[in-house]
Amino acid sequence: MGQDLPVTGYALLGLLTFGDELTGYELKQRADITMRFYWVSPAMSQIYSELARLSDRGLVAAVADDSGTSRYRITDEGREVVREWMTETPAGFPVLKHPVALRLLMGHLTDAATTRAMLERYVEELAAARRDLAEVRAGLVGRDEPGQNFHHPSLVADWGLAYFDSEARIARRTLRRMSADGP
Amino acid sequence: MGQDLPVTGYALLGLLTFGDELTGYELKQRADITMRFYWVSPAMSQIYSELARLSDRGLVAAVADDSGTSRYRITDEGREVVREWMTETPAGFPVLKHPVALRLLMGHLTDAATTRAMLERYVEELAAARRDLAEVRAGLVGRDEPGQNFHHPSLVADWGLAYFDSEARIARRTLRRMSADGP
DNA sequence: CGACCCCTATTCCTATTCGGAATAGTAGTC
DNA sequence: GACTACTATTCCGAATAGGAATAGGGGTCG
Repeated sequence: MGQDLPVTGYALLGLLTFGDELTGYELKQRADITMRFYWVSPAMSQIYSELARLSDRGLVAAVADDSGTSRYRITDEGREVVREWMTETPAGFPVLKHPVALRLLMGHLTDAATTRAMLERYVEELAAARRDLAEVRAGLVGRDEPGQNFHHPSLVADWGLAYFDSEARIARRTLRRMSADGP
Repeated sequence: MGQDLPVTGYALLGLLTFGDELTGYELKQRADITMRFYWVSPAMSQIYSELARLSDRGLVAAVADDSGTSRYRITDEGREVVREWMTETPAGFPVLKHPVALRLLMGHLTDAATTRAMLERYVEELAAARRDLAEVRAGLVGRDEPGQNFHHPSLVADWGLAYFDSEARIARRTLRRMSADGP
């Protein structure tokens, strides 16, 4: 069994497997744009402390440019460690923190109008998130066929789009049920 | 604006608003059984440190029984703080850590059979989680009509069931797409 | 009745995560 | 040259995670 990393370490390695050499700042941006739909984007401090650990273990290599900026690339060992993690350990079940569902649970503490307003707002937020992800998905076109670099990211993006559609349907159904309930 | 609590504090208060007086251990059990489908169940240590904070702020009251065990009940102020949190602050968007999607993203690092096996396992795990939640849902029947105590929990449980169904569909679709792609 | 096992109850421990803010430098625009 | 925004990294304290450790009690079995 390879060495243990927090999952976020594997996630950052994963982002680097697409070939780019990135600064910590760019990694954070990349995570904010693409990964945040299915894995919480790590905090800035975590990115840098994780890069330090990955570098210490030889899983990434830092390359300094002329101005002293460090860019990171994954090493062959890093790639192997991710591959091993994927083949030797179970993925595990998704972990969700759903504040809308949490507040819906406690709906008995407020009037129904407050809860309906929250659901309506959530539907809007879902639409906005879906637009963002659709834009990311559109950026993959042309390199998303099987065997191409972005094939798997396109499967993940399609998953996210379908998830947003499903959530919107469920939220609207819940709104309808609440409206049928009376005031 | 009321005082600030971590969301888990509100979540624990929320569990207590259903009327029971619970020990920390029972709260953890309750969270493990009912809340874990839409909010990660807090760690044991976190339950107790959170209860201490809620107690310090007068949001819960500890009642010791004969054997020295402490049970907690929400206070009127605690109920008011939750109500205010729900009406005065936005819910926010769900936060997801989806290890299956994360590994799917990195599918280019392993053979397709590994990724398909992970998706198949996830479908099984979804079915098991759905069975668990269906059981919780069944336990609400009889007290889940509008105006009744478990109405909102039943809406949340229905949401979770629909979410699991949707995830299973998406996972199966992804499996089909991968099979159509070749070996 | 004692041994054993499991459950209940709470504290303890370390590592990770969070959420940027703070700090510093650079590039582009006006 | 001033200003703004971006890039790059470190810093900080709090929250979360994940139980394990510790201790006590109840139920079952021989």
